[in-house]
Amino acid sequence: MDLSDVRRHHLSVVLEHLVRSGPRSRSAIAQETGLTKATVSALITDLLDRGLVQELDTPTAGRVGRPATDVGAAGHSVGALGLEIDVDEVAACVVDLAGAVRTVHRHTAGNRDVTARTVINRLRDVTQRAMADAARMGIDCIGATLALPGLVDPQARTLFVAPNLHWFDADLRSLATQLRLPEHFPFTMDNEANLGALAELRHGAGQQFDSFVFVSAAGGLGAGIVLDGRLLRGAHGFAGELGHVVVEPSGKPCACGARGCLETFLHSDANPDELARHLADALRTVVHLIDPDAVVLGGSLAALGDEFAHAVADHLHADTLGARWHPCAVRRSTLSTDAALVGAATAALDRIIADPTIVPTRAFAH
Amino acid sequence: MDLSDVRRHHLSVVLEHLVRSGPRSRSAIAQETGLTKATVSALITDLLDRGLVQELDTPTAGRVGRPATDVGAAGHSVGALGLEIDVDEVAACVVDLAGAVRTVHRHTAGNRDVTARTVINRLRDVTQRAMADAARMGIDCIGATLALPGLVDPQARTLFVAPNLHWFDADLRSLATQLRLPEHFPFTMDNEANLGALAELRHGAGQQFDSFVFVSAAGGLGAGIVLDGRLLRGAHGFAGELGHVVVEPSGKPCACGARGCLETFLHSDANPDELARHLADALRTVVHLIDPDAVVLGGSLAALGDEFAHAVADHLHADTLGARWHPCAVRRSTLSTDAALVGAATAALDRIIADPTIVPTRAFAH
DNA sequence: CCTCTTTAGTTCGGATACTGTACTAACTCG
DNA sequence: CGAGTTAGTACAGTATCCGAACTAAAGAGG
Repeated sequence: MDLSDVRRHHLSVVLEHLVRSGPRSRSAIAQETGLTKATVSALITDLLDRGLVQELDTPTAGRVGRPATDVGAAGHSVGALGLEIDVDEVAACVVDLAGAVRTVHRHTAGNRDVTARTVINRLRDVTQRAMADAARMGIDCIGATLALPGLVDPQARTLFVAPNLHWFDADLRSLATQLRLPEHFPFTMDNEANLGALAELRHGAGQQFDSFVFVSAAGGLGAGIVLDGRLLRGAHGFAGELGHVVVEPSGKPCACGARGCLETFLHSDANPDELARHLADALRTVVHLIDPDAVVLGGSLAALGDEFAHAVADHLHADTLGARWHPCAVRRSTLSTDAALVGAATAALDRIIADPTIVPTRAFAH
Repeated sequence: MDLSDVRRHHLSVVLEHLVRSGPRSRSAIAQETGLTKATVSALITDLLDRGLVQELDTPTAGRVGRPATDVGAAGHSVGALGLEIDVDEVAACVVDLAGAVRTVHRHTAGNRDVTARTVINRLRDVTQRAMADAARMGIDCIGATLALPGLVDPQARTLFVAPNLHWFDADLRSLATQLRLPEHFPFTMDNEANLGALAELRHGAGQQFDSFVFVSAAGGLGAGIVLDGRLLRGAHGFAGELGHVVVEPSGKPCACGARGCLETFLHSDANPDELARHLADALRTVVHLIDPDAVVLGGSLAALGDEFAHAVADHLHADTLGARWHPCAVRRSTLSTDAALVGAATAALDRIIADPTIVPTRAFAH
């Protein structure tokens, strides 16, 4: 750490503040971040040079004193690609820095019984279309993230297993090229539930809860765990496999080898009441181990309605040790089924927010 | 964050490096931390002024060049108190900054069927004796942490429930006074399993694993979860309640209200083979949710021998999803049963390492 | 319409902490 | 005893932050 790291950190703090809390004046930023007005001015000048923030027409509110000029994250000019491969569709979207989803392209078709090459070609097509849209709208895309329904190693770019996709030990290092992304384009991948949780953190329950578990039922059953505003990925990125928590040791055998995994109770003709009970059993374990503020039900579980959520909450609170003092809230996700897709783009955007200096300055002598 | 925070951070980095990696020369520190020699010299001078490090007699190794003067953490002069209340004993210890346990005092007696006041008086006595020892040895104690067998809120200084101690909703805000600790003495408290995990992180498995789950069987059954070298406490400090993971839904009722909790299978006449199977069932869930590198068996589970650990590992790996790529290691703790006690002192010491500037400078004009 | 007050934002001097280079210190080797 | 090597210090240069003083732009009030 040296002086430039301090600068980097402060740029990140200011940009994050603008992205999360919306446009405001330099003066307000100074107050809210604890930095001085002078420093904030310098930081904003820097961010303006990088095209990450912009001055806005601020309505003169008729208040005493010199009117402020609000600055806001440059939503219109910077964005990221979110990609997704799911059991029955592939999709690509562009989300801008202000958090708006600017374009979505999908190709709905079963991906289970075709070759990986076919699926990748489908993904390439929607990706190309999304990038063309971005170019047309003047959005500078600074990275892409791919959501996958399985165990992923983001570092090695390997998909270990995606049971519902029938993919095993897939080496995805050449994927960026196959998708025809630009050379050296920042490209990462992650588990679909993790990215769904990230979307929830930025655009949903995250506004209310600091620590929560996002349960994603799309094909399989996964969970993304957010603790203190940070995603818990585990030592190897395998965390959150809620579907394979055993709730009935004498139950039906699961594809994973064990018996009575929660996932074996999740099928189209499942009795909601019974599912609520089994889900609550699995969540009770999660609460005992992780102690989150809330559980957010996503995917097809959100569609089961508030009644289902209440049933889960009741079962959950009944026998949970800490429920008397801090009962864990159970909510339905307010995001659409695109949570993972949007979360993927969000993950890519987070890289800029964490370090705005990766975007080059376009200052020129005057 | 400003310039002085940079300084604080670097002081912390250097001190932590010395504590964890042992004494070494300024030059070596510079290389290993990436700081320049000049900066390290300045930082060491500062730490010397605070009495946190000391220059050592370095054996001239007969190597070419000017011989180095090693500096090391001032183990002999700075330390912290670790306190513990358990079902059948209270204890106090002093651990110095170098990690050595300098004194331990215990009072073994059942704490379950006596008043809280009696227990606190017992703890006060061992605390006073430990502090007297510290004074005699010239150790400046900079704080204390208390390990408790139950759900603790460290901020509010409340013990919500300690089932095995029969304590409920105990307000411990006046405890520092009752123990006759000095006025404004930094005093915190935490769950016994969490602190055991901290001890394991600093003095045991932590050297080998970045993320692990420490299973503590002492009275009840708890777990301390370490992820990326940091303790996972949960949103309310309730994380790690491994004892109340349900492994047999139709099993015996547990004090917590549920049936077939892991803890109900842990009694003196338990069949080790059966216990291994149930423990592995619970740990499989932990691995699926948290994805640690290893599980460390502590307390009475460590005493069951390597055979038991192997049995747990075999059961665990059988049906765990990610085991094929990253099997979770199962180890016995190498620490004594004092893990939580030592961990408590370690937690207090960590405060200095995190911010060495809390110790005043004793520089004087010359 | 002019002055006072209020709030926004900039400029500038002072303090601080880091870096890199040049230096001094202390030892071994031949 | 000098050349070579490594440890540690001194010092100038640079970047950043802060605080105070300043300029800018509006409303309030006579």
